[in-house]
Amino acid sequence: MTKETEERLARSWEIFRKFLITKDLRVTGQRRSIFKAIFALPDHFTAEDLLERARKIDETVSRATIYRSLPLLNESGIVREVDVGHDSKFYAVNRRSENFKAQVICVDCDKIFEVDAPFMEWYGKTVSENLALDVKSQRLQVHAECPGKREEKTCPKGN
Amino acid sequence: MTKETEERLARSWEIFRKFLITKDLRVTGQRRSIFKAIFALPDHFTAEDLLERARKIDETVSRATIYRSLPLLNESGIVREVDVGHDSKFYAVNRRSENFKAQVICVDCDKIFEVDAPFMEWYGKTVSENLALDVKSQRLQVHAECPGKREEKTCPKGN
DNA sequence: GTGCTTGCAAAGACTTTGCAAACTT
DNA sequence: AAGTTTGCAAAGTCTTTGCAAGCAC
Repeated sequence: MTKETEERLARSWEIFRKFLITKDLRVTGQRRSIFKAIFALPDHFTAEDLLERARKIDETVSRATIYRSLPLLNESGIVREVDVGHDSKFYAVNRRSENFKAQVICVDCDKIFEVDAPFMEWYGKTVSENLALDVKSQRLQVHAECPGKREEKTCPKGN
Repeated sequence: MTKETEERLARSWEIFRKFLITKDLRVTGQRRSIFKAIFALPDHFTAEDLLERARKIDETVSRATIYRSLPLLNESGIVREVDVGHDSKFYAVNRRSENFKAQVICVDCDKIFEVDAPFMEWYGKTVSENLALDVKSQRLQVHAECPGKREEKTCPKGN
């Protein structure tokens, strides 16, 4: 683990810890283990992925605690939900100062790629102004197929 | 029911009927009843809504048949899925020659409003060109709150 | 008659929850 | 000590599926 990664992790943990304290919640071992596990996972993961990884760190972590923790991690901004509609929800680490991201979901290999969609900020404003609504969140998803790649099961960004 | 509505319904039914025949599927009473029920429902409905309505037309319609019919109705273009991520899927009648629609989901009352988002066509093309992907579908959803309306539980477009 | 369809109830996938024991503060 | 959190297993929600009887063609 690089020094930068370590520092980022420490900063994130500090954020989550304070979030818990502010909400009068306890800083437990399981919450800490789940937090750590997130940063050892690939970009997008499910509750089940997280359970599996967290148990490698602390075998007492249960599925229930994973499901009880994910809303907290989301609320605190550590992760963000990426709901692609089918099956279970995905989660991703929420990197600070990120532009708005759209998800490109490959119908061949089911992988999720995140691409910048800066115009969504403008779109949010447009909705706010025209409909007099207070925009809370937006999502933009594109389901696409890699032409000619279906047979080989290879994807543009390399599997 | 106006004459135009009746005609539209007849045209849609013809489309669905031909779809079934082409696929070597049977034109059954239940499928017909489910088809009819769709047009007696509000803009957005769930499988359960459809079951309830269809049973008023034909009490032999079962939940299983609803779930087995919805993919056919979607494939044939009669309805389109509107997946808002939480709970169950919604469906909407797919009116011909519609522009691309974004969904504005009110966090106060959970209602779904569809608004034109013509620029999404351009966005799809951009993705196709830049990433060399064949775009199959897109969705754009905005979760928003009506400021000051929370207490009254009233929403911008009435109810 | 052949083969798709149906309703039923059971199974499935994913998530939530009640409870008593264990832990944080 | 007080009040939160935990794991477990059971319950819940939405959807799918196996099966034998029934229907469309």
